[in-house]
Amino acid sequence: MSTVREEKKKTTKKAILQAAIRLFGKNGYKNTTIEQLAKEAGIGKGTVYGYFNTKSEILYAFCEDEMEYIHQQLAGKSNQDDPILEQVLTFFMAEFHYITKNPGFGRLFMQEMIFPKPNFQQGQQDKAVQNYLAMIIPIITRAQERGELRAELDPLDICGHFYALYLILVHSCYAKMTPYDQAETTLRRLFTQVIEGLQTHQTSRSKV
Amino acid sequence: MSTVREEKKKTTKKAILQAAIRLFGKNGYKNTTIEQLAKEAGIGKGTVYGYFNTKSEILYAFCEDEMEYIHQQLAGKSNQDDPILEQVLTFFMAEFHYITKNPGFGRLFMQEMIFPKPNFQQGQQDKAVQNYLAMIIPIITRAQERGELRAELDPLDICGHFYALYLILVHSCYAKMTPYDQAETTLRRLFTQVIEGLQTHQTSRSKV
DNA sequence: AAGAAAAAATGACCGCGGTCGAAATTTCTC
DNA sequence: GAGAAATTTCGACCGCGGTCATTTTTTCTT
Repeated sequence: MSTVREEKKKTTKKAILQAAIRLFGKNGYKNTTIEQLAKEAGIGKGTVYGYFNTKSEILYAFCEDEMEYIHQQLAGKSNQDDPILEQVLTFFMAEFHYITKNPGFGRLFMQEMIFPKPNFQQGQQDKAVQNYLAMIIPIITRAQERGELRAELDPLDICGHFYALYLILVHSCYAKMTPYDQAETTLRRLFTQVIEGLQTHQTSRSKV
Repeated sequence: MSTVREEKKKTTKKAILQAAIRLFGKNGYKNTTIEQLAKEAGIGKGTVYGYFNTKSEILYAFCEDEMEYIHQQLAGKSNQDDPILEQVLTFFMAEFHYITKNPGFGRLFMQEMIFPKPNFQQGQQDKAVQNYLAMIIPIITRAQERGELRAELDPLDICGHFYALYLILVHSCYAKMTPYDQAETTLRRLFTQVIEGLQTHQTSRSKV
């Protein structure tokens, strides 16, 4: 039983996230204080910490919601039988555009996402990863069935390869080594390379 | 002229870094305050900010020194004509072990390194990257000359592929998806895959 | 329904990263 | 070498993230 308490908890958590969406969106992450957040959510400052352990955890939850939205938007669009290259490119470029739209924001998100604090909400983290994989793994296995990708490889590994290159792209943009308008070109080149392989071999190359 | 002032500046900067080495090393990054650092360096708190813009910038400079040391140690050891796989594996695993020795530490370093603040000391950042590339690029070009890697690819791209996978490894360890004792196995597998390529093809594979 | 126990909310408080204007030091000018 | 100008040092101060003892609310017990 004791459903009253649980209801309230859910409501409060939602209220905090709603406040985050409004305030982070309007003033940015840095310029929003926990106290403002609490006020906007109609609770006391200390109460916030009953729902999130750190400020960045709130950001994380916030971004996760946004991400899910991005993914949902994308779900319909991609053509299931496009070459694997085009499909993963579309997927990661959508994310790239979102992440880099507000750079300071994206930076913090990536920092928390890629190198999370050890005591991070285990559930949260996993949920995000699951969401991710649910989108990308089917694309990969389908390509394997089609004979486009090596069937003996673990789809998770393949996913890792693409994700790794996506990370490098974001990194090199943040480090100003790649201008934003060349992001897609660069990612396409790297994806092509990983698909074809780095080693020399005799099979005919598609081009160049 | 005005050499007195410049001398002093250099001395002070060194003093701060020395203090950082001692205090970060002994008490960790989080438990060391700027005030302690300043006291240890024999200067006032505010003065520190004449040399570094943020605390994490000090960490970065500190780690850079450590990194250089690691790389120097490594420089002699690797056999120039080992297969490319073995050479890059040795290189990145050395770094991996250093980074993960003190997890909280390594996390912050990676966060700053991979997703730097936009106003970051441009010189510092570049210097670190240069250092990096100076180590790894020769290994790659040699492998290209030997005919082990495709010569038409930009060595920087190839470097990016390996680095990307290294990043993913660190990530998946921090996210507790890969146990530390399987790190090397995992990295070897991923490196092998990127070298061979993800696509299906007819050339004989080395194994499996 | 009353009182005990458990859980959650609260805001005063703390510690530290970073700022700033005043003071000290160095350099420049004549 | 005296005084002006420029640069550097400094620590009191500010703001915010996060903690904690206390109070309030909810649930359990009989």
